[in-house]
Amino acid sequence: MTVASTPPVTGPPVTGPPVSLRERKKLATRLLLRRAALELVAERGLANVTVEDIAEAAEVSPRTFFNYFASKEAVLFGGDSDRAAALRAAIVSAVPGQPARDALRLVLTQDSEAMASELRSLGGDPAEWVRRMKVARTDPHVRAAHAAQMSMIERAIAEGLAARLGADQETDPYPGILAAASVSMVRACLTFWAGSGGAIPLGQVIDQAFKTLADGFPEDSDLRRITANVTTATTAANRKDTH
Amino acid sequence: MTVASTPPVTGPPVTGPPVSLRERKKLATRLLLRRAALELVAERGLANVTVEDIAEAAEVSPRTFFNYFASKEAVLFGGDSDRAAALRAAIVSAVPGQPARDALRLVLTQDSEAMASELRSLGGDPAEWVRRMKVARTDPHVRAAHAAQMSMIERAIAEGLAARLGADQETDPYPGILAAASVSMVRACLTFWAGSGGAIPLGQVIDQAFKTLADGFPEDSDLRRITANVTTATTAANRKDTH
DNA sequence: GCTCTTTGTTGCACGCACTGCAATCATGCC
DNA sequence: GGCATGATTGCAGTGCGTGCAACAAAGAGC
Repeated sequence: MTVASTPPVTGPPVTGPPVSLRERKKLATRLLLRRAALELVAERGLANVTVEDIAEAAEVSPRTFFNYFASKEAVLFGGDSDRAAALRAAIVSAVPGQPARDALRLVLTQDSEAMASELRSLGGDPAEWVRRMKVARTDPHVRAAHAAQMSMIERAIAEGLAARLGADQETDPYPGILAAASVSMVRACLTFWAGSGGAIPLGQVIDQAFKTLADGFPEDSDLRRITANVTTATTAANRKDTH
Repeated sequence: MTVASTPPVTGPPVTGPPVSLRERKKLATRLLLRRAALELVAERGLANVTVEDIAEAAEVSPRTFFNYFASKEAVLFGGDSDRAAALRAAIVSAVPGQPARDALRLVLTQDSEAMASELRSLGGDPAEWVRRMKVARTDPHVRAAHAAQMSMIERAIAEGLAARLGADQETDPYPGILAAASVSMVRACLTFWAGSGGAIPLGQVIDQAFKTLADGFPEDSDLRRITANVTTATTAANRKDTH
């Protein structure tokens, strides 16, 4: 018998799209719900979109919506339940020996790329999606929901930092404060990135933001020229491609 | 006739507590609702407290609750509707000539003291309130609600920073990112402060946090020894009794 | 092809948050 | 006391979110 013919004993292969019809259908409806939600919220604002609207647009029952997302807001953001735990672990073990602040920079920059590619996986015109993101970001309701969502991530990151530093969060405010500042910065970068129409790669914005953080937020930070640099230096950046 | 006998034409005097019975009653129920809410949430967690519970504890109808607070969460935090606008204005005009980052430090440190004294105005044993705050902060639901609340403040601060710097938020991410990091730090400081039992003055924690920010978050920041400094210096602080 | 099990979908009923409206009640002013 | 103002309340209604049980579709075994 060939190796290829032996079926895996531990379920479907770890990589690649799920082959089962069941799984594919689930992914499809998940995607449909997301697209419908972003579309509608960009049109009317979160307050004027009901779960029933979203479900109807995706051609499922309202009850099914809640089988996929825990809340009306959750459909707008990456609802990965274990992303927090993954980030926590990554922070503990990333680039040992380096300062926690720099490890955080690396981990969050990489994570942001995963986020962006996940957004791309929604399919359709990327520019169109960024436009919708931009509209959605101006909605205060959406902003608040996003901040609330990120507070979960923040907690996990604070734990990761404390573990890495061997610190006790009860007596050492450093992990909690650094986590709060960092996560919030990432959120602000997302907003800016969406507002810029996705012109600058998200990872680049976040990396620059962390550099500015490490420099103590000087007013003449390179971060402030990031738009100008991109518009004038896009081709140059493509040529040298520092990473 | 004396000057004192002439009634003001523009309503009650700007300073001092409202004298009208109506106003006093309103303030009283507002306080009652707050106390009841904090008490109950500290006991059972936000998810296990209904608006009806809070209203009943404060001896008003549930409907009246919403005449005072816009949401179940709003009762837990300082619901100042115009605090955002005040902060925005303060940031624009504070310590002209200084870097925006330092102006922010000053404004937010001062604002935190106002917050703390407002908390003190709830009456009763301060230590008891801090204990309740601490319990409340461990509730993820409460944390999320607070983050959402702060996102409004964040927006106002970003606007203030942009105005001060003459920057355009569409092309310059600096104001938005600095605002996000700063507001989130303040939130984390509040959490830490509550968790510490109010041992360290809130303003001091926030000021140290901003110093750490300006230094680029070094791992050997003084911020990390803030608890040790206080525990050894508590008696000294009590002796001089700065207030 | 056919059952049988597993898993996803849906409808139903319920609790709770929140809002607009109109009636009622207390306060302030004369 | 009598009137104007404004706060309190009940009521009806919308929408979010959840547990439960019936139903339908997919996979496994034959």
